[in-house]
Amino acid sequence: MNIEQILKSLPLFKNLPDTIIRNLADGAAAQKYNKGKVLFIHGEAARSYYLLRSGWIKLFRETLDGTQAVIDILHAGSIFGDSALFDQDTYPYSAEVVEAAEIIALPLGQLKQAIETDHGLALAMLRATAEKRQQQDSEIEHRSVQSAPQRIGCFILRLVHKDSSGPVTVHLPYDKTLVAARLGMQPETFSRALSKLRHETGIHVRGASIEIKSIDQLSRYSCSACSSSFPCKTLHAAG
Amino acid sequence: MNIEQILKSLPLFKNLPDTIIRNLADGAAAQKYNKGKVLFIHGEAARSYYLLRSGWIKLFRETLDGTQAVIDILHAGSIFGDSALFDQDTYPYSAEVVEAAEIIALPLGQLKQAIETDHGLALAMLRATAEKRQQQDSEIEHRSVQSAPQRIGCFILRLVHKDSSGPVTVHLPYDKTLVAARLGMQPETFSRALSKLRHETGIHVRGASIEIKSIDQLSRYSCSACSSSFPCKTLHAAG
DNA sequence: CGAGGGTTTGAAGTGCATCAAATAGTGTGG
DNA sequence: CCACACTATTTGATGCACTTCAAACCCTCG
Repeated sequence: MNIEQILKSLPLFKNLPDTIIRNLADGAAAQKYNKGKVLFIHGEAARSYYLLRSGWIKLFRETLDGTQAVIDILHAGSIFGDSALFDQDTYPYSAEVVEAAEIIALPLGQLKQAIETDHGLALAMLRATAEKRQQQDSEIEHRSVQSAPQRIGCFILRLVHKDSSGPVTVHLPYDKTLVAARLGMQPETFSRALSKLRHETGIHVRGASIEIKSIDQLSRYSCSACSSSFPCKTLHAAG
Repeated sequence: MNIEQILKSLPLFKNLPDTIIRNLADGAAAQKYNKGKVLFIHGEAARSYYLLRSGWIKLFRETLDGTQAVIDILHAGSIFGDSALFDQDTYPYSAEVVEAAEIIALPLGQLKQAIETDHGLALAMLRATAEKRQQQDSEIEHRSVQSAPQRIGCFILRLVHKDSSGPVTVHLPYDKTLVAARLGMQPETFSRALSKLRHETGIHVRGASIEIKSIDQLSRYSCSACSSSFPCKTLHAAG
């Protein structure tokens, strides 16, 4: 699949005229990176935005003393770095590969131009941005009102497909340490909180795989401290 | 000043053709509300968005057990409730008047239509939304890495005009209890944290007015746990 | 098998929340 | 102008959740 086709398959770029797609793809470069690769850092001048084809990317900010605040962990299909368009062309966060990844780098300039040219694209971007804003509202709420075990339960629930109801098994998408960071807690806290969650909700944990006997029980425990009830929309995506 | 003129004076609606402004203003209603008035609640079907002319509005979410998570406190010039456009036409948070306010209610339908019609407006909305997203990123970071005294210091710094450097006096814009909620802490914690901040940074507090002897000292203390240094962009605005 | 990272467990500390109560401030009617 | 009522703010005492530091365990992979 060539880059134009890939772009066309994205919800954001769906229905765009071919001429614009072609222009967006001009100068694009696909590349593979190993774990640990830092794609860009917070504050750096931005020339590209990125499309993640496979692997996992961590978006984060770092304070002077080295403490990281993880903003999001992205999976295949995510676009990131495009926020730089609205921040004086500097990246508002850093991005690091946490699981070997295939990434397509695209020139920001063309995207900017395309948004200014194509009304449909501007609307699609607006919709996508607004959606992420609301996910962030939820994120802020989660972090301020949920306990560590509840946050983990909420995270697990979001790994379950919407419509399932009986017993399900899900797999943590990446390291527990990373999940912990994603949820804003220490690995030790994660470990202890997960075992508390186990006792409270009867889930069964074996390594990265988690068996949920009763989704209802899990969501009753996890979502009681949240304004939105179970099919919670906060997902994993950023840009 | 009539409503069309007011709309035109907003950055968001600046440069819009008169016909669209006229249409946006059609059906608008200005009204005054006292403290405690709830304008809408989270999940409610949305018909209007709002423009705050004076007073203060609290945006928040509430869990089943009544715990509130304050998302933002808005001041004159803020637009809110427009997020409903992208959330199946329901409000993603509740809004309550916390300081007697003059508010203009505008029909959401016309806004939606105007965004779909006018490319410039779509771009302006996109820009505004993206900006708020980044403020939220900062907000998430603040909440996860700053201590209570630091968060207060950061809040105070954002009340100072950018260019001032010498000793300044600022005034808390609303109740300390509300500031505490805005910063995600209890009133008691706020009180103690403020007095700690006083000892650490030499600021002088008298009621709602705060005298800062050295902005440098305050920002060194407050921003050390933050990725963005002093002139921190996180402001008070939402939509 | 052994090295090294991920994960768990233990012990102790810190920060914020909670409950309770005192104090300061503000607006009211007399 | 004062006393009262009510709310905002502060202070004290205590508890809980999460962190930190340390060490053990476990799993994978060369």
